[in-house]
Amino acid sequence: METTDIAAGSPTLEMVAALAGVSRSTVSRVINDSPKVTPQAIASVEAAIEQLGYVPNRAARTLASRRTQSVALVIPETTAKFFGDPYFAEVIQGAALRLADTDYTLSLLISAENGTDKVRRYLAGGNVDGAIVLSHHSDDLSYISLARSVPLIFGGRPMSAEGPAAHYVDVDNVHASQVVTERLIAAGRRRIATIAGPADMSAGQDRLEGWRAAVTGAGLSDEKIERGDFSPDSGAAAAARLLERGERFDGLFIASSLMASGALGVLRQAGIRIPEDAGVVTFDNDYFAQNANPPLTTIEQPTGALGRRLATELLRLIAGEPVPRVTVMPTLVVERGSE
Amino acid sequence: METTDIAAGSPTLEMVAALAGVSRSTVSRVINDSPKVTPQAIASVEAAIEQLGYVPNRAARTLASRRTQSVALVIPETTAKFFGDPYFAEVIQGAALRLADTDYTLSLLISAENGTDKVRRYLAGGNVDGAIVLSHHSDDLSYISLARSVPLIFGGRPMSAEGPAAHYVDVDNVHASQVVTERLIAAGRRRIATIAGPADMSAGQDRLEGWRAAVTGAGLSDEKIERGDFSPDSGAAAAARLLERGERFDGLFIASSLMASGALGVLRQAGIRIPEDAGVVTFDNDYFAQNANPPLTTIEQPTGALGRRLATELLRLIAGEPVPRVTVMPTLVVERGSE
DNA sequence: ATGAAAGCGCTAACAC
DNA sequence: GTGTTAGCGCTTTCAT
Repeated sequence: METTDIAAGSPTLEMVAALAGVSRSTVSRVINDSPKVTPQAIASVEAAIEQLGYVPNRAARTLASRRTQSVALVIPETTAKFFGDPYFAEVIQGAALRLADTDYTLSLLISAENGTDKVRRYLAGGNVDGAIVLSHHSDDLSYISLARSVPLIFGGRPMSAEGPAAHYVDVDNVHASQVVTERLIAAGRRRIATIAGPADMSAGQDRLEGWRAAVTGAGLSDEKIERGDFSPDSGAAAAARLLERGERFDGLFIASSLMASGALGVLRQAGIRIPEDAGVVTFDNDYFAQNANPPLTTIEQPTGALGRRLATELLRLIAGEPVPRVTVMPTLVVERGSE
Repeated sequence: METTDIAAGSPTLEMVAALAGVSRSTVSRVINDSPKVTPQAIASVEAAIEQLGYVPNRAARTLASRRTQSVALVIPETTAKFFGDPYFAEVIQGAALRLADTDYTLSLLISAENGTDKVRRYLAGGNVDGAIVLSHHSDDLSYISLARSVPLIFGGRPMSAEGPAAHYVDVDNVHASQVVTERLIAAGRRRIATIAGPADMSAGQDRLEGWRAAVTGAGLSDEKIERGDFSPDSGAAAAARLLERGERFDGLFIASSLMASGALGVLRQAGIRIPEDAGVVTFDNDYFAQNANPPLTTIEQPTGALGRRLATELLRLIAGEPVPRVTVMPTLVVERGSE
C-alpha cells in the first residue's frame, strides 16, 4: 500500500531497468527468479519495483513466453445446476486450494450459460495453459478433441467413442454402486428398484451398471428402473413414475442424494415408510444424504481430494510430465441404517 | 468441428491474410467488425478463417489494444461461505447472464483462498478491464484504492473512510430491516431481539440500524443484540447466547436467512414455538426462508437483477460512460405469518 | 477501403 | 552474470 501511484500509466519493465541501473533482461530474470543473478542486482531491482509499484503486464508476458499462468475449470451445466449441487462446490474448492500454492489462476467457466462455443473458442484461443472439465455429457464430445490443442483433464470419465485417449480422474462408480446396493440385499430386500442418472453421463451409466450387477448377482430382477438427471425435481418425477408402474419394491438405490432429496418426499406422500416398507441407499455423502429423513446410507466420494488431484494432474500435464491416463479415487460406504 | 487442425501451432492472422489475399490490417478489421471493409473482403477473409480454423490470440490482442475483454467478480470470502450462501449464486448468475450477450468473459476470484494480495496484483496487473467486488469487509479496504487503477463497482456499499469515492449497487438495508421489524411490532411483539450481521460489513451494520430504528421508534428496548457472521453456525451460536442472557423476548429479527437456518433449531430445542411464543422475521427470500419450519416472513432482495445491474454499470464504467455513483435496488416484504 | 509500418511490454536465445 | 537483439501476434495510426 506504500507504492507510489502517479498517473502516466503503469510503470514498465523498462522503467524498472532504468531506475535500477540494469538491463531489461536482468529485471526479467529477477521477476522470474532465475538463479543467475547477483544478490546486489536482485536488491536494486526489487527496490526499483517497490518504488515504482511495478506490476508485470500479463498479456505481454503471455505473448512472449506463450504461457498464460491460468487454467480453466469448465462445467458444462447451467448455473442453476452448478449452484444446486454440492459436488461441484467441493471439487472446485479442492482444485482452488491446490492451485492457491502456485502462480496459477483458476477461471470458472459455466458453459451452458456462456455458450459451449464461446468456451471452446476461449480454450482454443490460448487463454489458458490447461483445463479441467467436470460433469461431461456425451453431447459435449467436442471438449475431447480440444485435448489436442490444450492440456485437458476430465473429472469423471468422459463419454466418447475416442474415450480411450482422454485423461481423467474418477471414482469406481460401478463398484461403489454395487456395494451399496448389496447392503439392501443384505438387509433382506428382494424387489430392488433404482432411480438412475442420465444415460448421457458416465456416472449415470456406471451407477446403473453397479446396481444391475448387484441385483442380478443375487438372482433378482433388474427391471425396476427409472431415470433422472441428478436434480431433485427429476428424482421426484422418477419416484412418481416408479410408483405409477404399480410394481412393488422393497429396496431402492437412488443414484445421487440430490435426486433422493426430491424422491423421498414422493415416497412419503405415498405412505411408504423408510426403512420399514422400503430400504433406500444412495450416492454422495452430502448435506442431503445427511439431513434426509431418515438420514441415508450412502457412498462417500472424496470430492475435495478429487479436486486437488485434478489440479495436480493438470499441472503435470502442462509441465509435460508423465501422467497416468486414468486415476481412480477410493469411495466409502457411510452406514446410516436406511437400508 | 469441421476445421482443419494440422499441427504446426495455431494459425496466425498473417496466415489468414495470405490465404485471403489481403493485408493483415484488413483481416484485423474483419475480426473487429469495422464498418470500412468491402463485402468481398469480408467474405474471403471469413472463408480463410474458417478454412484455417483461425482463432485470434488473446494475449496479442490485449497487448496491442490494451483491452482484455474480461472482467473479474471478486468475492472476499472463503469458498465454504461462497458456496453456502445462495445470495452469491443468484448475483453471479445475474451478472453472468448479462455478460453472456457481450464479448466479455467473467473470472470468478474467491479471494480468501487465493490470497487477497494475489487477487489485488491480478486486478492491478491489467488482467481485466474491470471488476465487481461482492461482500465487502472493512478489512478489505485495499480494494477501494484499486478503483484508481481499474474500473471497479461494489455489490453492497463498501466499508471505508473514503467510501464516498466508490461506485456501488445496493439495496436499502436500513429501510427494509426497519419495515420487516415493524411487522413484529404490528403483530403485538414488545420485547424484540435481533441476531445481527458482522460489524465489519455494511449489510450487517445497516440491518442492525434498521432494526434499531423500528424498535426505538415504537418506544421499545434496543438492547437485545447478538451478532453472527451471516453463517448458519454463527446464527445458532447467537441464538444460544441470546437464550443464555435469560432476558425474555417475544420477537426476533435475524439479519439473514442463513443465520436463521441455524438459529431456529436452537430456539426449537429451547422449547420456543414460532410464532406462538416468539415471532421471527428475517432477511433474504432464499431456500432457507422458504423451507424453514415455519416458513419465515422475510425481505426479498432482487439478487438476479442486482447482478445484472452490477455488470451493466461496470460495462458503462469501462466504456467511460457516466454512471451513478450509487444505485439502490428495491426490496419486497414476503409475508409468511411467522411474525 | 486498404496497406505499410510502428509498436504494445515482455521473454529468450545468443553473445560477451 | 549481464546486456543485446529479436521477436511473440495483434491493433492502429497514417498514408494512399
